[in-house]
Amino acid sequence: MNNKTECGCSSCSNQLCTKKVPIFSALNELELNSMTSLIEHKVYKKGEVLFGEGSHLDSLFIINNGQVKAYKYSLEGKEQILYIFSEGDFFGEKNLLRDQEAPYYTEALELTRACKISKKDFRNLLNEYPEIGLKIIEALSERIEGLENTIQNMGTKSTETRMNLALLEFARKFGKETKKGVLVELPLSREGIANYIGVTRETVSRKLSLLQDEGVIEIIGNKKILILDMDILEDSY
Amino acid sequence: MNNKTECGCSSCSNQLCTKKVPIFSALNELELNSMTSLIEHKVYKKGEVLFGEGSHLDSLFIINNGQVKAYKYSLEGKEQILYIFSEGDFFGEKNLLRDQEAPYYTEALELTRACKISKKDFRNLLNEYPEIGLKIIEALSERIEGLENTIQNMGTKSTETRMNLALLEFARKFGKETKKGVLVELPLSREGIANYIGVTRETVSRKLSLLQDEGVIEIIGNKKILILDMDILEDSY
DNA sequence: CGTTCGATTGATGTCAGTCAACCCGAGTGG
DNA sequence: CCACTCGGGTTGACTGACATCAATCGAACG
Repeated sequence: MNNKTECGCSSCSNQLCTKKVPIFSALNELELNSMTSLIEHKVYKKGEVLFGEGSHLDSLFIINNGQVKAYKYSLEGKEQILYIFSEGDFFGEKNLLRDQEAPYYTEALELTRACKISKKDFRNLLNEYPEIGLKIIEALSERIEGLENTIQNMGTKSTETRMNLALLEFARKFGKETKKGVLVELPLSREGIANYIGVTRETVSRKLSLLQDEGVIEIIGNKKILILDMDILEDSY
Repeated sequence: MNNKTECGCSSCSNQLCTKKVPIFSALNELELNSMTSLIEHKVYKKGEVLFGEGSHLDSLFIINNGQVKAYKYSLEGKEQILYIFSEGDFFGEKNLLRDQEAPYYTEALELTRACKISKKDFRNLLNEYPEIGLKIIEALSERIEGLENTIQNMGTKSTETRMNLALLEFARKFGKETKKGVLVELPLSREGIANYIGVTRETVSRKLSLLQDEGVIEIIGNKKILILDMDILEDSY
């Protein structure tokens, strides 16, 4: 039962990924079950690259549990993180219809279980259940909205503000309420945060120290942050 | 025949917008014609706002000809331009499925003719021709890719480079080949360009002057730029 | 216990923002 | 026809914030 490298337990693997994903919410239990045969389960270790930019992709990925960062490199070698995908998120959708190269790298930030559905199977599914198409349009629209906000933030907000917004995002996604405040398990290193908000790792260090001095957060080692005053972060909107 | 404020000529208005748009390319002539009754034609003067951020939207817009900028304001009042839509582009798609508020302002940059299809009609269309759904997914995927690139540029590239990329984009969309180089009719003022790439208007001025000094471009008044050396701009990728 | 990698802190340089003056062309009104 | 104004554009001086470079720290791990 404790097989960490391969998800052998068919009872869990069958249900989880399809049930967790909004895009399949149009399907009922029976239909979901009929899908399970199409799904290939994969486990990725921390640091493992799922696929690289420019590689040929022939399936849709759905995250069962764990975290994956999607990123690109500029010519000068600077990394820009575009997404932090977690449970229930999907990616690789650009290749569902057209044969295209992957537009970014994806790498597991921790032990991650993912489901893969081949492009061909997925297209059949789309034909059979057109509502899935609508769900995808909806999901893509939401993603677009997030990207539009990111662009606005990068274009008009100060680095302080972007730092705050990143913390806020992590708190929402990965934070746990405690008596003293919201405890956040950071998905990224300082350098990762830097590559996410488009500054250098030193700047991230300095801004975090500043926030600690101001009593807004408490830095606990390198991986955790306790947010004492969420309101101040929320003001960044 | 020369009515500039209202497109009265039904023979052109019927065909154009539906034929120009990739998302309807799945339909044949007959099907396109059956659509025309659903379409409302609108003309917007330069500077006119089609809809504002937060307003209730109940239709999809398709640009027949002209240009429209989509933008948001930050709390401090800074404008961030997200898109410059032109002939054949569509927007307002976020509201097709869910009732949502518009996520940005849209404003005509010049005299613009647009077609509107109501959410309800469009949904019926989607049911009748599911291939349109696939086309939309494709178009949204492309838009996502563009946004991802913009984010990478804003996060990792210098302002010089972003300036070059903006020029390149304008050249591709609005440029005309001439003997001396590519003549670009700028869709935006200096301030507009600034709000597009996330810098100040002074910086845009300086960078353009610099490019002129280097012999890469020739500034012709406020509205036109002649690009003498496309290769240098292309190097910005 | 030592090595290593990430994080922090400090000193310095650089580049874009800010503020301000000025320019220039298009309208406008006398 | 000219003077004036007004809006957008350009240019220059200054400032401040982030990048860069470099040294040090410190926790994790063999």
